[in-house]
Amino acid sequence: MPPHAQPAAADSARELIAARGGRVTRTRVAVIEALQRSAHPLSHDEIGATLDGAGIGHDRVTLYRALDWLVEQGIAQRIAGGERAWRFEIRRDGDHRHAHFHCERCGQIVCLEDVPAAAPALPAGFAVARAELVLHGACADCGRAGVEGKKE
Amino acid sequence: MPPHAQPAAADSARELIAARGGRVTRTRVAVIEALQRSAHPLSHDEIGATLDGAGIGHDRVTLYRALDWLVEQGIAQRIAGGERAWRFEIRRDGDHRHAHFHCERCGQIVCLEDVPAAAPALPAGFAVARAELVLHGACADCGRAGVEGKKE
DNA sequence: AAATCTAATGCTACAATGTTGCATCAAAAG
DNA sequence: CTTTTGATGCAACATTGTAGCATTAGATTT
Repeated sequence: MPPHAQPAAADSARELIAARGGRVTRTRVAVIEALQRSAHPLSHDEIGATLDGAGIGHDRVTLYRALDWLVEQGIAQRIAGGERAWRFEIRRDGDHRHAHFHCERCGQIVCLEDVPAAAPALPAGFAVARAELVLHGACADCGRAGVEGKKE
Repeated sequence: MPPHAQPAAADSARELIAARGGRVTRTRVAVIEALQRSAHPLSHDEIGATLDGAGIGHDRVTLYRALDWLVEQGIAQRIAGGERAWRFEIRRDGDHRHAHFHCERCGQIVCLEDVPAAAPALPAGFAVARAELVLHGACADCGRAGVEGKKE
C-alpha cells in the first residue's frame, strides 16, 4: 500500500511507535496490528502464533520485550486474566479501562466494553492507580451450548 | 494442649478437615492455621516458609496439592493478585467475596473486607460464577511513607 | 495392638511462562 | 556510506505449577 493513501488518524502502528521515539521494527508493527485486529486480549503465545502466520520470524524474548515496551509506552495494556499468562490489548483513546470476562469453559477472555472497572471508595491512605475487574463463569457462546463442555 | 480445652466452634483446622472426610495431616493443619492467622492472602511460597519455620518438613508438590484440596473443599479460596503466583486465603462464613488491593510498592496484597467484588449487569448469556476485583496502587503504609520507595 | 486399606506424601521429571546477559544486526541520524 | 545505539536473537536460567509413581502414615477393622 503506497504511503499517500494513509489517513490522518494517528493510530497506525508506525505512527504509534514513532511518536514515542521508538524504532519501527517488523515485530512491533506486527504486534500492534495483531492487537488492533483482535476483538479480545491476546496472550503472548497467541501473538507469537500470529507473527509466525505472517511469516515474521521472531524470538520469544523479543516478543516479551516488544510487549513490555508497548505497555511502558501506554500503547498496550496488560491484564491478568484467568490463567497464569498475561494477556495484552491495545489501549484505545485515554485510559478507557473496562472489565473482562474469563470463560472457564473455553478459556477465552472477553472485553466487556460497557462495564467499567471502577474503583470503589477505599480506606484512607490508599491510592489507586488502576482497577482490574475480572468476572469468571460461562460466556454467552458456551452457556448457549448447554452443559456439554468440559471444564476449562 | 489437652483436648478438653477445645471450644465448640467448628473452625479448628482438625474439624474443618475431618468434616470433609479428609485425613488430618500435619501439612493441612499447619496450612489452615497459617492462613487463619494471616491478615492477608498468602502465596504458596510464604506458606511454605511458615511450614519450614514451624519445623514441618514438606515438599513443594505436597503443598500445592494440600492447597488445591482446600480450595476444592471450599475451605480456602484462590485469588490472582498482582504477580504470577496464586495467593490463598481462608474462606470465612459463606462465600464472602471481597475486593483486594495490590500494592505496587511493597508487593503486598490487602483484603478490602468492606468492598464487595460484585458482578455488574452483563450482556445476555453470560453466567457469572464469581467476580474478582483487584485494585492496584500504593497501600496506606507505602503511601504514608512518601515517594521514597522503589517500584514493586 | 496389629493388620489393613488407601489417601497423602515426597521424590523425580517435566511443562509453561517469563527474565538476564551478551554478541550481533539494522533503523535512524549524520 | 558510515556511525550510533536501540532492538534482536540466542543460550542459559528463574519461577511457578503438574504428572507419575513408589512409599508413608491416617483412619478403620480385626
